[in-house]
Amino acid sequence: MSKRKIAVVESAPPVERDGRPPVEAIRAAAFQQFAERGYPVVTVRDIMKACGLTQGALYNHFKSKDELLHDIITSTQAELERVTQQAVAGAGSDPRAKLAAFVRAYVVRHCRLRVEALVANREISWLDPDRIGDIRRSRRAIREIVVGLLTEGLEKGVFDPPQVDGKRDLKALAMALLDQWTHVSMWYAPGGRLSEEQMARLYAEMALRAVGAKA
Amino acid sequence: MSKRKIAVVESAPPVERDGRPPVEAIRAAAFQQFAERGYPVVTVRDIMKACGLTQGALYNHFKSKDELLHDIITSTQAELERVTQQAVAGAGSDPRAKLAAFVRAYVVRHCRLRVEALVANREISWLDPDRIGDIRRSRRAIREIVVGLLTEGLEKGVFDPPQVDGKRDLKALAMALLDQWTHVSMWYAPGGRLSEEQMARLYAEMALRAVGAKA
DNA sequence: CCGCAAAGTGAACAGTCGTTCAGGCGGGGT
DNA sequence: ACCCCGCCTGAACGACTGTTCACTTTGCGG
Repeated sequence: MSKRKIAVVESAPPVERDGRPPVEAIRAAAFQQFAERGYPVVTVRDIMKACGLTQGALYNHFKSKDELLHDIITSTQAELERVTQQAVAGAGSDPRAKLAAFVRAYVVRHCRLRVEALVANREISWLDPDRIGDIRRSRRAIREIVVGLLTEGLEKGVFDPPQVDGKRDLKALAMALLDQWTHVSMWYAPGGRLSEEQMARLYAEMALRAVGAKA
Repeated sequence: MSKRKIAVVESAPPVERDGRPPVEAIRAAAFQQFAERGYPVVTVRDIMKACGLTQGALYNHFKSKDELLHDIITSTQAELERVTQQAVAGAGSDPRAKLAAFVRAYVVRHCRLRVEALVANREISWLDPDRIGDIRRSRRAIREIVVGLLTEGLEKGVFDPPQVDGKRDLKALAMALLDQWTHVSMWYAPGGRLSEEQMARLYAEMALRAVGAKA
């Protein structure tokens, strides 16, 4: 207790950082770093330095770097699944309205939470295999929503999806559309020519045209 | 020279491996490894072991791991640029035919050369900044082809692209379409329900619908 | 048959990585 | 007043990285 005078706040308060608990600060820093530079090249030291801590402190909150990634991806993915389900559920019974609502929710979210979307979509492969399962399941579930909407619209006669050689492949169609909606997070920049809502409407319009929605 | 008797063909012939020069073998192995596991986690030792050599031998053919990546990406990207330009040039003067030809060439290539496309699209960011320039330029050039086709079709009155709030954003439209066409390489599997040519036609049809091509 | 250049080997180098751990710190309960 | 416990520090560990290098092996032209 000799040199206590120097730098009163030398070491940080244990409960909060930047006004929030350290776990949240770590999560936020990790999101940013992973999105900017990619999981394998971001070191534990980088993440912790970005929130004013040192390497070792990570392991008071997460078992490993791998668990940290899994944690932030699953939470993002789970909420995406929830948001899209909710959008569809609240859009009435017309498949056209339901598809449009889905696209809007999906695209707005991928514009607004670019960082989170980017990490969730790009960094899965670094997780060790047993942890990938539930994320893949959630992705499949979201894709099944789209396939379901296409099927329903086709049966009700309000969609006329493209055919190749007389056959329709709604799964391929859904994959193509989802690729489009997902990767908006790779290049959309707020403050550009289109706002989030305008992007969402553009993509919804493209989707309705692609599936041959009748006026 | 005491134990020469063991393993006559211990070390391989210097000029060829698998019937082709070692540089090509290294390129092929690197493509495969980078596509499967990603540049930063693939070690030089991994690549060389995959073509039956040891670490040090890489540096007889490439200055660094970074140069190897740059080499295989630029060659892929340059040929993609060439192929798409050629497809458009050989499709007459109707913007609809030109767009369809572009999509077919682009999608077929991304189905057939999935490994190459995957590496070229996903691993750029690991290159050091001065090497990224020309690849970005090539991507921009390809995007400009699409924007050019959309503009031409709009002026000639054969396209009716979606509007948001009375404005059209052809660049965003082109980005959205390119995202769709590019990422087919992430999930297409040969032997599935659709062949490469069928995929190409499906995507071309979707694109024509999305841009509002008139019959 | 020799020698030479091209090509491959594998040990070695200097860093860096994720993770562990002994110790320091401060605030809350008794 | 005390001690405890959650949080943090920073040195240390062993494994692994890209790259270098002295040395060997190879096939070919003379």
